Amino acid sequence: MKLRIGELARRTGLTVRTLRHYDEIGLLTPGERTDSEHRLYSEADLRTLQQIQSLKAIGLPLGQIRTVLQTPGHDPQRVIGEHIRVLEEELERQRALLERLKRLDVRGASWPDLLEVIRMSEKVDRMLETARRVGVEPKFDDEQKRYLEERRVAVGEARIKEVEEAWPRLMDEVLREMEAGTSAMDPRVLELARRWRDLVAEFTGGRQDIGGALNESYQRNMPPEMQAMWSYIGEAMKVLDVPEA
Amino acid sequence: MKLRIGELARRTGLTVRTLRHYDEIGLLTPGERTDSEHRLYSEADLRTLQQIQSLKAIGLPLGQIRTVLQTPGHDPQRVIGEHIRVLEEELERQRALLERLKRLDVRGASWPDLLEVIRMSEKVDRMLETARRVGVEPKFDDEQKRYLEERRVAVGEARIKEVEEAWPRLMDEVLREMEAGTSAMDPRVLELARRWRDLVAEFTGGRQDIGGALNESYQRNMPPEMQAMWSYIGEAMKVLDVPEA
DNA sequence: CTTGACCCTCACGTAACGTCCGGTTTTACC
DNA sequence: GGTAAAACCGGACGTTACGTGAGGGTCAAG
Repeated sequence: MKLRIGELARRTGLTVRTLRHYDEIGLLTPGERTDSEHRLYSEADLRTLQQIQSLKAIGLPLGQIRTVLQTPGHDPQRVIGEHIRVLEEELERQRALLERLKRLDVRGASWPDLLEVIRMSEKVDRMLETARRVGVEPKFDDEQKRYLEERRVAVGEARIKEVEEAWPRLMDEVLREMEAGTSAMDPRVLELARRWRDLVAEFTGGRQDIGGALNESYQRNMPPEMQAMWSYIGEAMKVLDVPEA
Repeated sequence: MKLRIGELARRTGLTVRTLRHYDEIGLLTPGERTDSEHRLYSEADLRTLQQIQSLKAIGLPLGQIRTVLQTPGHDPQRVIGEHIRVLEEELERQRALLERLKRLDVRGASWPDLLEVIRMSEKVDRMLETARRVGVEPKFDDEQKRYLEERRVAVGEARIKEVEEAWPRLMDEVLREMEAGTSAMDPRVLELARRWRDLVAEFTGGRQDIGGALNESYQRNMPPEMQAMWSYIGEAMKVLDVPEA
């Protein structure tokens, strides 16, 4: 009941080249050869190969498959669990990248513009990441916390997500104007300031004390690049308060 | 203002090796060399490199970056859009794989068991995939459709997702018992049949006519492997109806 | 004139094979 | 028994984006 390589390939759906590869890397070496060096696989080899296919199907790299099949002391839970964690991390990276890509405002942009947009987007991401790492959690008192919680419920999850996604988008645009050297008094920047103000208002519910706490905590811990943006848009917002000055 | 390779590396955060690599593949070739063949990069090269970094940051492969930077006729929208689609597909594959992995009932399984579980899981996935492709959509009449829609609302999205995830899990187990040759009358299989019945009931709301239509459409179009499972669990469900026979 | 920092060109390794090549061996048919 | 097709063999390059040496020039400072 010995199988030649072509027959084994047909039975498993793999290619002959793949089987030779598995032999090369020591993953599945046929115990026997004919006098003319043709590989002869046993039924046991077939079973082993099916196990290999199973493990490959869950994305385990061949090296690890070899290890787990050849050293008996491996705990399935641990191996699978570890693998799941690896995949989850990978997935999260992919997801974040895709989200940033979708956020890009590509409509009608030329290549040079587009490249600028991408750079800004990365910068914003790095800034937000730094902010998260350093921790800019504002200190609200209990009453303020209750109030914010009520607002979350009132506004609804869907809108909250929308707002959270709108933030980096807006910051992209602000950063772009800033780096382009546009004056904070420019109508375009004023429009951005208006959107900025509205987003903040939507979060704070218009309460000045909460906005103040927010502002202060950010100012204290924020990375320098973010500070520059903060004061830039702050300039513009000041002008908003005196509409026809 | 010519930069040597090390200086350029420092300014961009890339490694010297990377820059040499970009030269090798023709992505960024310095226009000049010293008499001793040392690379000399211009300011324009620096800018190009920054563009390369931008495009690399959104995950574009180097080959494509070269193409878009060297042939002027490329529309950003199309390139980015295409890239997004590629990433989405990739993400979906990863997500599906991870979901299947998490679905596996690994608790306390030995390696041989585990490999069986994985095989069943793949089989179920293939069956469901085939079913989707062939299209097993049952033909409900308008009244039945309205009824099902009402039930969806009544039951709630969260529970619906739970049920949808529970299905393949249950099928894994059924298939395993079946392939292990367990009798359909075995208590373990009866328990599975109970769960099966309950899941169906949760979908149909207990209405016999809907269950019948469902059953019939599946029986007609289902892949043969699935038919076997269907009649296997059907056997067990018959026994459920006569509790103390 | 030497030392250290910087630069150069090979060239192998990575993951999992696909593809092509030139050369045997087996199998089927006459 | 001869021949031709089918199957098999090992070798080697290609894929992606570099990391990591090996072995050897170049250049400024001391």
